[in-house]
Amino acid sequence: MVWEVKTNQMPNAVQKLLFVVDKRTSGMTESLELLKCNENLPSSPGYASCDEHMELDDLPELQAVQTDSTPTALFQLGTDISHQEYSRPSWNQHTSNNNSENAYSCENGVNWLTELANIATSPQSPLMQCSFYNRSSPVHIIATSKSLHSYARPPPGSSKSDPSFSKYHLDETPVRHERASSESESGIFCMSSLSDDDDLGWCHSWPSTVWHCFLKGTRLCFHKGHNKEWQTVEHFVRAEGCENEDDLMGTYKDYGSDGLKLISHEESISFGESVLKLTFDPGTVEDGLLTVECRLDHPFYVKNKGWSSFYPSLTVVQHGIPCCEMHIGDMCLPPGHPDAINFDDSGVFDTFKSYDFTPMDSSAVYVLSSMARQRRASLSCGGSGSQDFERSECSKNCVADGSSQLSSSSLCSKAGKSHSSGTASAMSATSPNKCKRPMNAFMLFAKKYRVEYTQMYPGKDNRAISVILGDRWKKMKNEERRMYTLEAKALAEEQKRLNPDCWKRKRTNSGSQQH
DNA sequence: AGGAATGAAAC
DNA sequence: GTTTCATTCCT
Repeated sequence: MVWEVKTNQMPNAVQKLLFVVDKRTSGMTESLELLKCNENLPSSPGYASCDEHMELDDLPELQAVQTDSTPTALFQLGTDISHQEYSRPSWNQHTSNNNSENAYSCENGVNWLTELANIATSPQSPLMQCSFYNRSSPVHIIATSKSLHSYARPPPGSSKSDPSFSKYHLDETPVRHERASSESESGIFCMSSLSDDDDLGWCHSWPSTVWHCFLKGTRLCFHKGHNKEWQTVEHFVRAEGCENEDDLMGTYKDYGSDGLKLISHEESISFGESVLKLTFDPGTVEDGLLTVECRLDHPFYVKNKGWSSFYPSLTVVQHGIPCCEMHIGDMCLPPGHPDAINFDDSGVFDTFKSYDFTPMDSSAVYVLSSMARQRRASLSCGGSGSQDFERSECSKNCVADGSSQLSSSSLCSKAGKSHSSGTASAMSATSPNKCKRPMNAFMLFAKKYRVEYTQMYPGKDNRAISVILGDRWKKMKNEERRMYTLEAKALAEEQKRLNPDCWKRKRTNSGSQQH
């Protein structure tokens, strides 16, 4: 079955969800289910032409929270499980047309921020309304600053604030929107684990920044937090009249109690877009395997790692979630899971300094985060707040498994190294966060496959591997290169935005150079 | 620290 | 047109 999701804001945007149920007749009720989530949205990797719109979206467009009595994102499910969004929230029309006008009509930034904070922290705020898998448990972010991808740095001043969400019922219409962007309705869909007791399945949140929730029956989750805006999440998909909800839920019913173990992944082209096809093992024989298609940048919450994705840089650029790299064997956890605790996030948020967002650049998230940060700071006298954020041992949590992956750990060690020996750098002393050039497409490719090629050609010198990688790169089709090109482009744009001087060449202190 | 690849941006 | 530097890791 195919779920086709259209949004009125973007008539051209079609999100297709394909459920393929492959009931094998091998005696056991083994089933392979494919939840296919494609978003042909301008903001998705397959669409690179929305830059100008995204720039417009740089600025938050928060508005007073309105309790809309009409379902905002309501999907009707027919027998073919095809549904279409038909109601268009007024706030959306508003913001999509007006862009930054409203948000910044207030000359007084402080008032605006105050208002923003009030809105976001109000009882009506979506931030306060999500029903967590385990409401008594805070949402945990495990990754430390060291475990994060170099480009996967959270915004400044975030904190793992954990709003206590109240129960969210499907039958209610509490969906509310603080902000909307016409271009950024890039919901993230993925499989969910469902609990009989909750209307929501999994629900994770990046501190005050991003959450995604899965709704019972639909397994649709929406998560928002577009890279440029750091906005909050406010788009829920509701399923109504889903007659076979029980059927849909059947195989997923028990998923999530212990998490889903990633056992395989592959990339493929679907709907003209690169997608990831992931297979998970829920650990219960009866349930068989769960296969999911998702975007390359889809974040998962992984045991001992926190947010992870196969393309951390893409994830942070697209969705604002700093991630570790995801690997085979990773266990995706539901929130509140016992294994999703006991992490040390100290240092994580310090890295946010590298994002020199101003309050006006950011969203309510920023305000909330700042408030939480201040709160934290006042509580924990702790010591010098200005510790080297690139220091501290890397990957305490992130590289627990022996899968030897590069980016996170090596990046961290490298960062630490470069810091210690950073006197050569012109910016080391004064600007603590030495920015690095973003990787180009080939570099991204090489990084991803170097290990694989090294294993494939044991004994080969790393330089020889580079030659092979270069050779392979040249033989690749444009289509194959595309995802790397897009990612590189996104990284470059983000880097330029955050640190325009990043490409500045160092002055060669030997000789008087340059001619 | 050098080197091996490619590519982007600064010179 | 040339140089630098992104990544990685062995020498």
